[in-house]
Amino acid sequence: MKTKSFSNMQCSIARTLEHVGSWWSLLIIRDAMMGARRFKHFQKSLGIAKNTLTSRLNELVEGRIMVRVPAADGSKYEEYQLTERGRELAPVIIALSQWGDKWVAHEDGPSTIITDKDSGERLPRVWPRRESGERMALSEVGMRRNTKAPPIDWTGKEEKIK
Amino acid sequence: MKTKSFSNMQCSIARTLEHVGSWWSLLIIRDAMMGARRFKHFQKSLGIAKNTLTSRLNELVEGRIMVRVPAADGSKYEEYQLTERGRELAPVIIALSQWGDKWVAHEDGPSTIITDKDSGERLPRVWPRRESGERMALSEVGMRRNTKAPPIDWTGKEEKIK
DNA sequence: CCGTATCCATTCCGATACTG
DNA sequence: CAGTATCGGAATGGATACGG
Repeated sequence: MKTKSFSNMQCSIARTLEHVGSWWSLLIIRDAMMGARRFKHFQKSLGIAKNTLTSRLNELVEGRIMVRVPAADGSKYEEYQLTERGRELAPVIIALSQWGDKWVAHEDGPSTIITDKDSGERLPRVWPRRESGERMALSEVGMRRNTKAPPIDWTGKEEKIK
Repeated sequence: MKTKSFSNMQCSIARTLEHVGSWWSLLIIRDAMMGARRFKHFQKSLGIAKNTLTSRLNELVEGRIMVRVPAADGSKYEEYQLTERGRELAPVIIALSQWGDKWVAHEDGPSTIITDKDSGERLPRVWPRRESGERMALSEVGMRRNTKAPPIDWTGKEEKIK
């Protein structure tokens, strides 16, 4: 059987995963955010097989998350660069990283630290907030179907599924 | 060859993906955040094969992202509930959802809307912010290796790509 | 240096049938 | 209803060899 495609699902999460749902995709994007641009950078940094890297890069280019641009140093090869679309995945990357820092940290600490570039300080956690910037409790966050269902308590105390 | 395991990588993103990197995992968690608790809820909502669902749920329980608890209604079966560890994946879920809303929206609009439970209003985007709550530009965010490399410009030095 | 092209192993997933 | 068992197909990823 063919693996189900998420692209025709209405859910935005599924539709996003259609683009970055493969294991390597987000790690490639992370490396690109850290400044990697060349095939070799990704390959060495990630320890990924070349053909796999080729496939993932092609997918990301096709999904317009990255673009191929002429090499800045005049090399005859091209480089890979994040588009705005790709750069806006930063909240996803940061959230994944911070969750890992807290819940499944490596004994030697994290390899990558996300910072305020000016101060060099570690960023506070990416977290749901109000327009005012005030941090919310998760119990104050609701999800509802686009139809008309009432917001659902996602602290998990209730049960209200159709 | 065996697929490379991310669990011994130092990178927090890779370590997180070790837990939620499968295609279905995050969608199961999303459903749980919307209140799904029973096997059948997940199955019907996602259209996932039963054996696949069993595998994913077992993985999530093993990773302590969910727990099995006695059914609230006295059913002889158990229910699945997010742990705090699992609930704290909310920023990841929200970030994925909001990226999809903006960049790969379905023509009929999103199926799920994330709200302030009190006001019912849609939440602003999850985004890197300062301690003060002030929203940052992505160009102000840096990433550095735990060693001491200087922060890297992750807007990309060249012109912005569209 | 940047890929392609094979080939193969493993993982993931779906359909179906079956159990309690 | 909540799984388990089995099967096959598809996707992913690694190793190697090769070519521009």
